Amino acid sequence: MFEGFYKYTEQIVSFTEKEKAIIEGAFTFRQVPKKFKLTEEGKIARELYFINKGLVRLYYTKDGEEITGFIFKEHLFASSYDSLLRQTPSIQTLETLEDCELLVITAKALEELYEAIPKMQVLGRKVAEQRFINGQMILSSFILDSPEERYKKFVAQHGDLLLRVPHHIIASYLGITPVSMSRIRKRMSE
Amino acid sequence: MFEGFYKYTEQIVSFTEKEKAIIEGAFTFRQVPKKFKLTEEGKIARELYFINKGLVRLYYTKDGEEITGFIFKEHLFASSYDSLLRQTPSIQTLETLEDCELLVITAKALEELYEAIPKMQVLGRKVAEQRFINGQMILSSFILDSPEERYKKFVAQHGDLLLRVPHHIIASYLGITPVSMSRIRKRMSE
DNA sequence: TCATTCCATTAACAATTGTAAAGAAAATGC
DNA sequence: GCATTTTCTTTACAATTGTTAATGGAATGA
Repeated sequence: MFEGFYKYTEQIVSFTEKEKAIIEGAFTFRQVPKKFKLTEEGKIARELYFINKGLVRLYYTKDGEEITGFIFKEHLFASSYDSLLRQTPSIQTLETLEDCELLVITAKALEELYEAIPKMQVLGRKVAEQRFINGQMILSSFILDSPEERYKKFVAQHGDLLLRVPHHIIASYLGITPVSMSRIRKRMSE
Repeated sequence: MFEGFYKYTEQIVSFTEKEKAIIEGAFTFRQVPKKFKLTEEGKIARELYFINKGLVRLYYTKDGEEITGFIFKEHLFASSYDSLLRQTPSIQTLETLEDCELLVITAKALEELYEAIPKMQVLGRKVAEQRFINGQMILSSFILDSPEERYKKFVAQHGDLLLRVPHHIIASYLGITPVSMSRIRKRMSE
């Protein structure tokens, strides 16, 4: 249950058996079906999710359209992060793309974990930094790359998601319409 | 010299006179002319800058073109943040847009300040959060808004910069060409 | 197993932005 | 004060993407 979690955190900090016991007590295991909203727009995010299995996406809505901001794979922490940080209503929705197996912790329990285990501060900071860096990479790609270049990079880094995620969701994540993405794919296969 | 700094930090934490003395000893005051590169692409960012006066921009280069990622005004902390966090070579350049008056602290001195004054952890975390949130706002605008909408929002939030920053730099920050921005400005004034 | 829904591609036309160049005004530097 | 450089707008044409609709195949659910 915590194998994936420790495989990930071991790269950052090592926990003793005692610390692991405390950590495991702070999380709950949850199986969630696809298309389930973990955090809704307009509501405050109160939980953080470690993905053992499945996919989760973060999206915005505008004029009735859903526009994907991020897709979280296994072994990532998923959340509507700014809402979690500030405890303000989220402008995003966090929703499962597949049936998921998650390790869930509340914001409150996380604070208590920070108090109880100082090493958690390091892990928390690393997770936050990674989150910032992910956002910077996406933003710089929007700034620097054409839609076709964004698609190419996506394929290079997350090609497996083409098989798991509907293309219209990937298109919205790349900032283009499904029609445009289809044209790009056709151009690239010629 | 530190008035602006404390005006900003007082919203987050209050420092005692003793703490202020330590803080002031960790920073240096620097006057920097416009078009000066504070951090260069390919180099590691080793300093953080509080802007007392002036403007600083963060930009990327691609195919010989400079594309602006952020513009820092007075009373903000400027840096090539991911390079500073990870101590890896930056993919961005940090450069002054006007003659500036900066309070400068090195990454090393900042770490020491964190050790010496626990309240600095809170400030540091808040600054990091604000940085993440800024990035999210820009990214979500790229995702959700057309170039015209981005221009409108920019004017609403930073209209003063239209007088201080060359329009071609603002255009690149908004992800469009100067010609397109000129067309948008014309359309909006009709 | 079949009806319904969802997904992906394609076509036609519209809209917006990019590119290149020109010209005028403002800013800069000697 | 003047020459040079930079900035900004405009124009003409090109390119890419958006929009709408249609079609066929895959997935889903009863």
